[in-house]
Amino acid sequence: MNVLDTLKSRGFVEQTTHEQELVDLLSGEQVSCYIGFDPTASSLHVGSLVPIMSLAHMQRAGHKPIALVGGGTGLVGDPSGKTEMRKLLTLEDVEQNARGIRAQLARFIDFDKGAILENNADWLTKLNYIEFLRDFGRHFSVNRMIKAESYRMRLESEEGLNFIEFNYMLLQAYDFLHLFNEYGCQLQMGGSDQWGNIVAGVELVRRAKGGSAYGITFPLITTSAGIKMGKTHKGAVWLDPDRTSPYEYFQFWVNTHDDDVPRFLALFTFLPMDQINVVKGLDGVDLNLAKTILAFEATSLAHGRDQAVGALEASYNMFGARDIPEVLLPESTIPRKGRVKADDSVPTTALDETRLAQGLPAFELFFEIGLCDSKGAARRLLGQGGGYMNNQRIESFDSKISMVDMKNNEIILRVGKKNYHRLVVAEK
RNA sequence: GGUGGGGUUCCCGAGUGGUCAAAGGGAACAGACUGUAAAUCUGUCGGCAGCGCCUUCGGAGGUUCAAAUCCUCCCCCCACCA
Repeated sequence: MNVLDTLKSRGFVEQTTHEQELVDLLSGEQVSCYIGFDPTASSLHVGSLVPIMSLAHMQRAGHKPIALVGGGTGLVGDPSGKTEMRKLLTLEDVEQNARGIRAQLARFIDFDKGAILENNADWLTKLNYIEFLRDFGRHFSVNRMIKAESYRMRLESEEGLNFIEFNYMLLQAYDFLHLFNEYGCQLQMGGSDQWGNIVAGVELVRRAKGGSAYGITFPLITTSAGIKMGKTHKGAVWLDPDRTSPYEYFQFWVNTHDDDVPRFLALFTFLPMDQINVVKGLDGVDLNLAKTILAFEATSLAHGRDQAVGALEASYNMFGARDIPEVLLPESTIPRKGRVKADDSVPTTALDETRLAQGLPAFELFFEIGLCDSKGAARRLLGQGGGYMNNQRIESFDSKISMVDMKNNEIILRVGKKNYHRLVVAEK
């Protein structure tokens, strides 16, 4: 099976250039392909998972993935899909962020087996303006550029578009050309908002070098609720375990909308499609089991299997354990027995025994451990009956919580139905 | 550079001297219903151990008993013109 077919069947492909040629190319020998990643943070988040997974599929199919950190383009700012200009990064930021990004990508693609990480700051910052204009500027038609969706949006917006951003397309096209020259890279992939930029690169390679180059875009992954995927009330869901713990990461996936489960299994796990298709017929509690597998697989990929098992068992501990039938997505290595483990991967705070002995008003405690944003918010929450201790509703906002409430050396606090926090006594 | 229009609480967006912590919508959170789902209904949604106080309406000053609202200067954005 051709990788393109694999990607298509899993829902990765929105659009391609030169489809038939591309199929032929990918069916033949090893192809280098690249995707750009924004170094706007030291961690990637689940929003980048589609590109990451597609690179992983490429490598599994024997091709050569190149992850391009946009250190140079990050200095400029991509207007695509944004309604306002983004803040510019410094070179130091970018370099630091690139290190974090590489470490995360390494869980999905193998840099020891041919995958490559590049930073376009290495060549873009060396460009000479006049030479660049003369050699490459002439290949770009402004008439065409302003018709690109990505620019048109901004041209029509209140904010407008400034020249630095207008140049973005040329720089990204130049990246493609550079990678074509360096590695014979013939394929760029990216989000659908990158279509214009990708096509520009494809055309530049063709015009400047007479080479054959191709592009694939991914659909924008939204949840069935219609919002961009990967956001929670706490903000982005990060791949960095220090920002989003494996437990929280696991929980994020467990909370997938019903209608998204098969689609997300296809995109975010490597489980075979024939097994995933079975999930389409499930609903209710059975579907929740599939969500558990989705969460387990996704967490395994991002954080390793041990972490995934820990998150799974901690979740069982909080929400109740269930056995998962062997026939459901049999390829998954999820433990099928619903074991429970009192695991510290649930967010935990250690408090001094003396303080706990005196007893702390519930609303202060909820604020202190971060379950609420302010004491006022905690009062409101508790007043509305949204706070629980050891699974019992806390009736009054200033109920004292103290050592007496310890069960098995811990107190479990909860906000709403699923936001747990564990309290233990600090070790001396 | 000129002229005009703007910058409001997470976002959009009302508000042109007191009744404004600021309409409305969205997002978000909680409750009920559930399957750790969705939809729906209800409540909450600046900070404070709350019927009071404090901090918010681009920034700094000023007028006034009283300013998001008026005046001055500054910063930023947009449109048209050059």
